[in-house]
Amino acid sequence: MDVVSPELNSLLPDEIMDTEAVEDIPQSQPDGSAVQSVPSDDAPVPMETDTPVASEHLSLCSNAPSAEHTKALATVAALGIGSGSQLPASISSTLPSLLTFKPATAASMATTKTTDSLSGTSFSTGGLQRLTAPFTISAANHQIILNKVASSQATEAAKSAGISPQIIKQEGQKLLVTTIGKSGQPIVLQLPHTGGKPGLSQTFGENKSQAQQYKVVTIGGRSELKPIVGGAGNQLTTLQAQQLKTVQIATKTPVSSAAPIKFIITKTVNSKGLCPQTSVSPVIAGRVLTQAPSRTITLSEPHNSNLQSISGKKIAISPLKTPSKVTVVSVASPTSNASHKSLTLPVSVALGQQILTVQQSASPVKLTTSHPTTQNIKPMQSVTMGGVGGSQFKTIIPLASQPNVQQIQVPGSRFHYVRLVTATTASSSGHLSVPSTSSIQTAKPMVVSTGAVRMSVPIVPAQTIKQMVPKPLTSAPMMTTTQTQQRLIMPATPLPQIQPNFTNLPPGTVLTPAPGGGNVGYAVVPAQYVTQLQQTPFVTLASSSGFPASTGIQTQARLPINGLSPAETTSRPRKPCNCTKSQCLKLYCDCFANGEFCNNCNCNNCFNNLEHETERLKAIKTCLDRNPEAFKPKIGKGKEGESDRRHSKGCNCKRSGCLKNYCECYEAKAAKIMCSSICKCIGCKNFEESPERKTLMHLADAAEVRVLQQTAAKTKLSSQISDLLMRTTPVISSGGGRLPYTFVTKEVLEATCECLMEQAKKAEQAHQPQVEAERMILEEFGHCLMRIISSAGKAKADCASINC
DNA sequence: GAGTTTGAAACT
DNA sequence: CAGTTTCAAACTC
Repeated sequence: MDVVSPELNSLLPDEIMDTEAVEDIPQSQPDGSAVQSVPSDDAPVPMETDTPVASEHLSLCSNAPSAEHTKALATVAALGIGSGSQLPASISSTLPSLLTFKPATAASMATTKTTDSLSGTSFSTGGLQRLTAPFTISAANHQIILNKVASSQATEAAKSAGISPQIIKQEGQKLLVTTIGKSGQPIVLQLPHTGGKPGLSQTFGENKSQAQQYKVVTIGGRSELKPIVGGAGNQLTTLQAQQLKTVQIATKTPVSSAAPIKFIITKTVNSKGLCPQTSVSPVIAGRVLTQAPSRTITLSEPHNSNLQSISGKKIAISPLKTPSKVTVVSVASPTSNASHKSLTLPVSVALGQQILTVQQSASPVKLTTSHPTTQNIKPMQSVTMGGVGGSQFKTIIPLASQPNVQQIQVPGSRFHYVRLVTATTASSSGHLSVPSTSSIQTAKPMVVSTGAVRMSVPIVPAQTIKQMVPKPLTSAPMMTTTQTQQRLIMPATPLPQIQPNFTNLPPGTVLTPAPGGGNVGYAVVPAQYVTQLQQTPFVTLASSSGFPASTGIQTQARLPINGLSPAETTSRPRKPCNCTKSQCLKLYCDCFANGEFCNNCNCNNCFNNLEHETERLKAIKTCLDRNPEAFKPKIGKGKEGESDRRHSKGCNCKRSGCLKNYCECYEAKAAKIMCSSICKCIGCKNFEESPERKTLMHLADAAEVRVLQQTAAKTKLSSQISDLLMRTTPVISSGGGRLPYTFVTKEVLEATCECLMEQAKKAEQAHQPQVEAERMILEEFGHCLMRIISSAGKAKADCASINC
């Protein structure tokens, strides 16, 4: 994985080509539906031709993950989708931080139009205009080169929409699209416009004058995908949730320096290539669509007049074992806004079957989403949003077989944001060619964020998730298009009861009518919960009676997904809580603190569920009132010269020496970061030069090494045993004779031991020295072996003669 | 598994 | 903001 410095990026043309990431990617197979297990040339698998096992080795060889396969796999994971010849338009999106729920977002739900050419892509920009931006897809190198948006067309489209045209600045956005996967699976990146006409929507957002710069990280396609959506041949693919992993690193969190400075030797760890002076992070955003080779990629690039400026920044990518090469290019932005000093840089990188999303996030980044209803666009998207400060390991959960959920990832947030999208009912291409004007009217956006708000923009498919259908509000929270029948969970108008919480809405993110919500019309639902709803067929959503299934929902929420559900397992195997007195509505409860419903927990009198959404909301509000940062990640980036990660508040340990899990800094979930100057701990030993810490780390490393070695040994042993069995069994069954070692039966062993013991006795009786005794025993052992081998050979010969 | 220790969260 | 209490996780036996 390479990191391209901002300096280099500044030299790159607008059409950035990432050749490195794709140089070793084979051409896509025409039939991408099947798993292309291409044996790697550089990794030949030895074949044993003398045994029938050979064929099996062949099979194994064919199944061995090649680099390309791995990349494709990872790509799929990253996209949460799959593509193939019959999977024309999978969608996954990593809409990082650009996806800011600005007021403009309210009008940014775009209908994306696709064509059937590799160039001339139709843009639906922020629902305000549809731009046709020329871009080319290089099938040879698996790259998509995006040209600047045709401003004239954009203007026209905007005018036709009755909206003031907004032209994307040339320098404001740079897009790099690279496929890791096969060339036949181009990627479409959608650059949402976070800007918008101020008067068109509510003004929740800020930083309107900021420009954004988009960088797109290579995302490949994969052929090993299961179709999910049958409409118009579009098929989503299931992703192996367990293999998804998103990592956010180098998050910068404002840290108070008011605490007394402790003279703790803390070694600065800044190996992530972050430029200290760089206070503005590039934002990578994009909706990635994988499509069939011959299909046109539709780029929906929401127009953003408020693009946040992003200065060049190196993207630090976790050095995970990555079989695939991924190049991350950061683009320096000439239009960077100096005032905007935060940086969010989420990158989804495909690593084998893992998705590594590297995010650098700092300050809140507005997010605008557009909602493409293109035929070729899969309704399921994984969205990564850069945003609120704080680093957090996040996982993009593939919503297996659920095409109508878009996942949004918000850097800095530990919560999953899920957008529910309508299952495309009218999936024919003709219907999907919705004029921009129409798209603006129909695909109405939702403004869900204010300031540092991180909020998903859930669109609920009417037919699929009845429970999620919001109660109609006066200001038309429900938007129905003739094509998709989208319904918005979030009302366009603020909900007095909960709207203030949006800015720090912790737990979950999908607002859904609360069954027991009383006057609170919406419930904050953990994204994984929604995912669970989606994934559980037994949740009958066909009912049109509103929310009869509240009990059912809760039942589902109680299902043992903790560590069992693929998505859940992938994202975060959380331990069940054991709360007894807090009702799981205080931050004592890890589930609550992490914005999750209790699920399969051992808690008593739990209110952290949908049935008690009113209380839950109230508790959330209380927590936020007490501490607006309550639900934000605690691990953020330290100040310059300090460690990349540190606890936002610092610990207060007194007796543990900060070397036990009591310490939030040291605690495992805090990745064992060191204490920093803001900690108030006493007797801290959790600093770089601490011998105790080193010892612990060494022990931990040693333990890890031992585990790895044991695992490897076991694997090897198992392999050898199975190999022996494979070798032996056929021989025996064939009657051709038994290999010598097969004659070492228990009886033979006992006899051998007796012989050795006898020899030892002889030596002892003869008063031979120990050395001589050992020699005699070994000699006898050699004789025993010879006899065994001889017997085996004789038996084999006899058997062979009999067979003859 | 029960009891103890610990430190964050909550409370005053 | 500081001191105290509550709480649940971490830890020990």
